[in-house]
Amino acid sequence: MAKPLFQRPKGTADLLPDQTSQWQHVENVARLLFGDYNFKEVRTPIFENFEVFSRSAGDTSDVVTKEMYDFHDKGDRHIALRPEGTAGIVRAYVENKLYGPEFDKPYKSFYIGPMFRYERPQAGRMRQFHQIGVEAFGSSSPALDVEVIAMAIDLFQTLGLKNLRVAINTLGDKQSRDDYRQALIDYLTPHRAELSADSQARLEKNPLRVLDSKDPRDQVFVADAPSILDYLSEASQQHFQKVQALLTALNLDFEIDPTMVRGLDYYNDTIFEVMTVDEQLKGAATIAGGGRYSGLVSVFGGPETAGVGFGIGMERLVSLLNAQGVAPQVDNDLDFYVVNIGDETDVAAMQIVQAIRSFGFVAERDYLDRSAKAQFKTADRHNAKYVVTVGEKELAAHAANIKNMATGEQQLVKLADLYTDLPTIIDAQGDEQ
RNA sequence: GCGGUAGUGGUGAAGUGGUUAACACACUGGUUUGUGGAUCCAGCAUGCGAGGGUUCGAUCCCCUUCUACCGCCCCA
Repeated sequence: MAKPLFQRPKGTADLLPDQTSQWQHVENVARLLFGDYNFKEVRTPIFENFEVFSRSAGDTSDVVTKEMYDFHDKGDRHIALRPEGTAGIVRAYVENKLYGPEFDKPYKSFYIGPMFRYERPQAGRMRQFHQIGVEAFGSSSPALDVEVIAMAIDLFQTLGLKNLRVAINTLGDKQSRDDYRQALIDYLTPHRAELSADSQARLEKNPLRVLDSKDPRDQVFVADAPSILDYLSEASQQHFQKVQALLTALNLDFEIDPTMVRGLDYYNDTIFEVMTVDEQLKGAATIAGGGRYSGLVSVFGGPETAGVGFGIGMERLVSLLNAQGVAPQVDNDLDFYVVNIGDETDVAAMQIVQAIRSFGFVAERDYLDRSAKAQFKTADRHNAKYVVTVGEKELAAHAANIKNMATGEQQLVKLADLYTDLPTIIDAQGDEQ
């Protein structure tokens, strides 16, 4: 028995037809729906200059410090496979001067494609994974936050998902965040020694992350920690209020989670996540996450420009679709199967399948010189509606047998007629039933 | 990066330190010469993730390694 010479790289997957049909379904629905919201697709490179990601995500973020899939190319350029979609889109936005007056504001874009993070694969987590994401630039209106959130929910509902939880929070503007950060440090520092080792480190680098800790030792303190909501500037507070009012006006259910933090450092003001409450998938419960980022465009050298967006994890979304039993049924059925008997009929069989396909039917034939019985079995296994049989006899008569597999009825049809009138012929056969 | 569990044919799997590695599904062929189901018959792993070692002998014991799954961290 031959062993495979190669296996796929760790944390990658081969998507076979059963899966690709599901993925295509999700992608098609997303493209259609985002189109309704007037978002347009943008495709950026799968790899970028390392700094594109390190600058945007934040030097202390896990994504940059330990999950970057990076390397030096033959020109000694430091390259990284994109770990998320926003940075590349922002880079493209600036590089292509999409902030220019000739473009609509907000500039609304979406993307679909692979992302890469170098980490241990586990449930809902791959080294190469895929995201559907959207980004909108040039407006700080809360209405745009809400439109983006609503669009994500709309997509999930259109796909048939249920039992989703939408959590929102605000990180405030720069001033709010700095104030809160200090308050948090003041609050946690006296308890420093009692925190988990991880959180002690977080306290130094990024105290907000402590809020996100699942360690019971930390959660004791998180429960009574000061809330970001009490440190919001007037503007941030109003923004957040407006977001809530608009969500409510759209009848969208949401809850405020003041301890929610995002993994990338560039967020401010509104952030949100869409999670499943499904117990089985709790290791990968978050299927979408996003929010506002106001400083990013200028980090990339563009004008001060507001941005808002989200990313959806394809793998998680598809597995949730399957878990909830709402993944589309794959149709592998054939319309026609062409059975041919004897070497002489090979050419005719080829011409017949091609003719059938030209009418738009799904048609298959045998390529292995198998017996008529075996060919019929295959036709049956694929639920072929009709079987066209050509043997020596039919060939001599310039004809072929068309058998309706449901009724078992069979009729001899001139090839000339089959080539020109196949749909009429089978319609007529249907009428006779 | 750390921890846990596992790795037998196309699939699901049973199994033992010692002649031919169960069983089932799938697949292929046959069951009177060119027609689908069912039945019945036959075929289908010189090999038990890989590499070492122990042993007279290892799929079963030991070591290493790879991979998968799950958890931590973090996230989509």
